[in-house]
Amino acid sequence: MKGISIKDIAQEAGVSPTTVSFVLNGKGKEKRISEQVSKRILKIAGKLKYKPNQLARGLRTGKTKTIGLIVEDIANIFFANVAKVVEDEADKFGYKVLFGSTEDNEEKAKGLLEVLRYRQVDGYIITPTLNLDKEIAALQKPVVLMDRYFPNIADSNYVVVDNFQGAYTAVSHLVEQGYKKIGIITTTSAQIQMQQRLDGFVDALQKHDLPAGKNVIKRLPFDLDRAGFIQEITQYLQQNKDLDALFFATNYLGICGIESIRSIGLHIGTDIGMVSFDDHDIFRLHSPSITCVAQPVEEIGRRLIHMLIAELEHSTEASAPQHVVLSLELRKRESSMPAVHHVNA
Amino acid sequence: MKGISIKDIAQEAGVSPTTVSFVLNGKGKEKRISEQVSKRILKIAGKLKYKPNQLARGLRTGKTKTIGLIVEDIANIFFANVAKVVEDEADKFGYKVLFGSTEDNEEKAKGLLEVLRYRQVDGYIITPTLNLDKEIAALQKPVVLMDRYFPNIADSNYVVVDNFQGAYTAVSHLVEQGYKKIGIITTTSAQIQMQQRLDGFVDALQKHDLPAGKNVIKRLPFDLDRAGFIQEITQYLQQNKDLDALFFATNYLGICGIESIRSIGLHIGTDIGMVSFDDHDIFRLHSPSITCVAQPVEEIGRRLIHMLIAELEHSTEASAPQHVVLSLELRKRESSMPAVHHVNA
DNA sequence: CTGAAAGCGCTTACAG
DNA sequence: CTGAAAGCGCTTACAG
Repeated sequence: MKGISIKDIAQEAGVSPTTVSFVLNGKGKEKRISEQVSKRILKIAGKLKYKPNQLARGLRTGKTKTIGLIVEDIANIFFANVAKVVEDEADKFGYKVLFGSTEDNEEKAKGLLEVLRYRQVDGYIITPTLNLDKEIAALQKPVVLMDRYFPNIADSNYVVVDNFQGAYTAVSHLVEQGYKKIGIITTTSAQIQMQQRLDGFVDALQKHDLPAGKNVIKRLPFDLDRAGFIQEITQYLQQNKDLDALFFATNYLGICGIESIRSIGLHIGTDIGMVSFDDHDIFRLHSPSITCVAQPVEEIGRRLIHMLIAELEHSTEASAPQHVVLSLELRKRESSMPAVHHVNA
Repeated sequence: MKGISIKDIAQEAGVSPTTVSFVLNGKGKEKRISEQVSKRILKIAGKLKYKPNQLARGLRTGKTKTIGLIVEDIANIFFANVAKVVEDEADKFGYKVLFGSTEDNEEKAKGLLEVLRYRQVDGYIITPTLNLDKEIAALQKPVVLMDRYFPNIADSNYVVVDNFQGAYTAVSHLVEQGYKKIGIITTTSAQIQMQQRLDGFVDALQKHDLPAGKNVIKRLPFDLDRAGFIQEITQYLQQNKDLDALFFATNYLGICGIESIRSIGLHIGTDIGMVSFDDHDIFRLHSPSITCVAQPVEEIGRRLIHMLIAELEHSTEASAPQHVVLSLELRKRESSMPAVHHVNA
């Protein structure tokens, strides 16, 4: 059960634990340990398969080489993909990832933060919920926000996408395809990323002199379940038969939207155009395939970890807050092609 | 930066760190600390927002309250869902989860195991790769395997599904629906779960006196990429035009299969029946929807964590190895209905 | 009823 | 060139 420690090596090598520690931490040269002793220690450590106890090291140095990753929902494909990249990249720098899902629930998020804090993680990557700003500010360790941020807090690091541009691009695309009465399905969430998507939608309509009034905007409570979303969207569609296209503010809404549209017998693309924010396997494979503005998942993950590591490795002077805003990519598919009649597989 | 410690509380309360530790660990009564002192300590701890340093505690007690979760791929929806449940359930017992993806690569898996080991995790939930048995046996801590196990190693705990039954059910369903020439698309993986799915397939055909020869079995290298799978499946279909139904041994293969079938202009369900192992959002939403045998994801996650916690909490005597084999549920959808012509949305 | 002391396994300033 | 010692923040056997 008990692992082998630095003492065991010291004993076998006939030197002190200090010397062993120096050699094993690559400070042999610097501390001018003789070649001979160094080699002997390394050999014994290898033979004994010595693995330093990270707990002891962490207690002493204050560094655990662990980062806390807080996402909205690890079972959501977007967050799962980001988590994968974060894990991979963190590994390259010798960091491990402790994760948790908030379900966008403030209390869950606060609990998570507390647990990670007293586990002494070195830094955090956080998808914040509403009203989490104070808790995050109190963290005393490097933090990088993702997916959303607090617009009124100047000094936070974040990696987000250009939600406004994404929505604007999506809606402009629908306009160019000839759709004229475009609605948005979004949530009541007051969070910045949702607000920006709505702004992008409205702005695109106005730029193209299309109606952007109240009745083309449908906000759903974000805590509905799948059936609830489908029901609400279906109802909205039935009450607004003049709509000829819809922009869905999240892929989750888009997926529910597919079911809603289908349930009332409309054909996507021909009867009603559709673009969703955020890609999903379903959108690519669906017949007809669904146009979307896709988030650069790989790059988001990479940027997050690199930004955090940079903070971690030279956190001596507080560097200026880093902001990365990535563009989304329009992926044109059949759901926004009114002219093309789709052949079913 | 420095957190507040037991010493700070001791000082403010005018008692020793020992007393503080006793009280904070709920051993006040047992150690017969006076009510008065206990209350004072608790009040001060609350005021100072004391959080025990888990590193120090772990170093002393040997317990980190952390479990290592090794999956094949956290970005795969099945594993992401299991991870979510594991995280949630672990949390209820005060455990946090450190995770990693193997990509089914032996070397990556070994690296992961090593890292988790020297981070002193209390126990492991592992989706093993091939040849990982020795490393796992050497772990010295409770382990529960998932998704697959080592048939030649008797004393391991695991939670798996009944792969044979699942495949058997899927194929029998196709037979009952009237399909007569059924093929399987699987991988060359030698792992137990894939072997059992193939066995279930063959057995079902034989029971129904249908041909189960070589040419209804297509094994693909499991390290192909998406395009490679699609190409291989397409080719196989073109060379075996007499097939009237396919059983896909994983949802990933099934998804590629949809694209392959579509690419050669066949209609799923009517031209060629289809059932996949393991559900996926795409299968539910696809037109036509895809029949599958679904894994009980929630229950898998719950069982895993409960089995591990049970080992953890009374690991004094080595209890008998626990084996849980869960059944899969046949979800009948349009892809296995030859008679019903599907109306496209 | 309470406390001094040892020890978990490291790292590092200090001394020689 | 090398080592003794302190200390990170806890827990717990032991003593009184």
